[in-house]
Amino acid sequence: MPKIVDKPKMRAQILDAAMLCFTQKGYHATKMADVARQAGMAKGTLYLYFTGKDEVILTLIQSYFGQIRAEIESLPAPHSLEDYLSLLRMIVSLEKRKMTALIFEILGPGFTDPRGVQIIGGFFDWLAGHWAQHFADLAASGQIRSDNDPKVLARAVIAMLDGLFLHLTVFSPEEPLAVARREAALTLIASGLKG
Amino acid sequence: MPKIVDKPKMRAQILDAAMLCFTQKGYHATKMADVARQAGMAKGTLYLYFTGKDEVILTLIQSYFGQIRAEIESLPAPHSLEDYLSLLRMIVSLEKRKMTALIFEILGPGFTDPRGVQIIGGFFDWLAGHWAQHFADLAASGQIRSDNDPKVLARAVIAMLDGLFLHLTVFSPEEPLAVARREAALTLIASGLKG
DNA sequence: CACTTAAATGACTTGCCGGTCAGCAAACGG
DNA sequence: CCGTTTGCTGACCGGCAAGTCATTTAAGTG
Repeated sequence: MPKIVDKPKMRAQILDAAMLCFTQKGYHATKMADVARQAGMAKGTLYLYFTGKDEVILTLIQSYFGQIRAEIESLPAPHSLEDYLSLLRMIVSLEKRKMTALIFEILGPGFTDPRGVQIIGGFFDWLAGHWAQHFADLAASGQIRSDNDPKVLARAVIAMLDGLFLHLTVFSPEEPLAVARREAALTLIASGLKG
Repeated sequence: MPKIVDKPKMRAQILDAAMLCFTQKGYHATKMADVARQAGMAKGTLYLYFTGKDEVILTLIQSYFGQIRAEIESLPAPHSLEDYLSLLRMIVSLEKRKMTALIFEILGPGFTDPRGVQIIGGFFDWLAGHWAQHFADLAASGQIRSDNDPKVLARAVIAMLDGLFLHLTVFSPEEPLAVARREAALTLIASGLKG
């Protein structure tokens, strides 16, 4: 009888458009009209698939962190410090910078919805536990220091990596300089882990 | 003849009120009416001392970073790695957390005025140069590794410290846990610097 | 092809907030 | 105590953007 559309596909299309807009201009600066134009539809249509701007961004970060988590989970556990470092290098791939700025906007006080912080905080909690396991294993085989609680150590490394992300993103240095800074930070972390 | 007021004092009063509001609720979420109420005056009065909300926040971060810079500049140059570490510990005093969240809002894409990023970026540039000098001296006396460009090393340490700030601020753990994480990060940095 | 009904549209409504300004208050001098 | 000048006030304005909904479009069906 009537017209029928693929709802999940429409949602995905809208999410893609929103991701593009948000990473380019930020969450607050992006208007729903921008997202609509980018997705090739009218503003009202967005509200047939999402209850509002909130749901769009929350869905986006949920799926983004879900993906990262799945990626990291699928990697084999590192058997040496070198293994772990190359894993880190992969994670700090410079490609992800765009999303990073958006995440800082969401973590900032301007984004009042606590669900955003919860999603991101939950990811970091999980990652800390995941890496703590790695650190415990590496410490047991004498590859890294064992004078620290692995969970606290993991948290420290995560926080430091995040700072690296932030600075690479916000002060966006040219490629060679960015690589040099990233390598310096990773070297520092590696030596730090060895103890 | 006419009424005369102490303009600098009024500006300071407004800045104090604004700082309180911004650090509590963030820049975007703070209305000029909030600042006025906090400062105990009418909204219109604010515009007799500042051209707008922009000037208020820019003045605030300028003076904030100016203060930090003066503080750091006044400290004696560290003569050992331990000296440097206690200096770091002082800087990462947990008191400063409130302002940190605000800074991330300003660095995020939601705050479009480039002057904010410029002020903060300028501060980090200066700090990198300042610490690079320290690192060069410590490397010369064999206290830390000398296989890295001191400036790049300084940048890495700054970025990592910033990440530490971010995580301590946003995910605000309880005091003892926060201290443990801070100490773990500093230990990591110390070992990393030794090489 | 006509008819039904889901889907799409975009002008409109609504609320918000930065910024303004006409009127009022207060301080000082003569 | 009045006149003058500066300072203060808060109701109002204008623009902006999220979200709505009456109307239009178009896909599927007999």
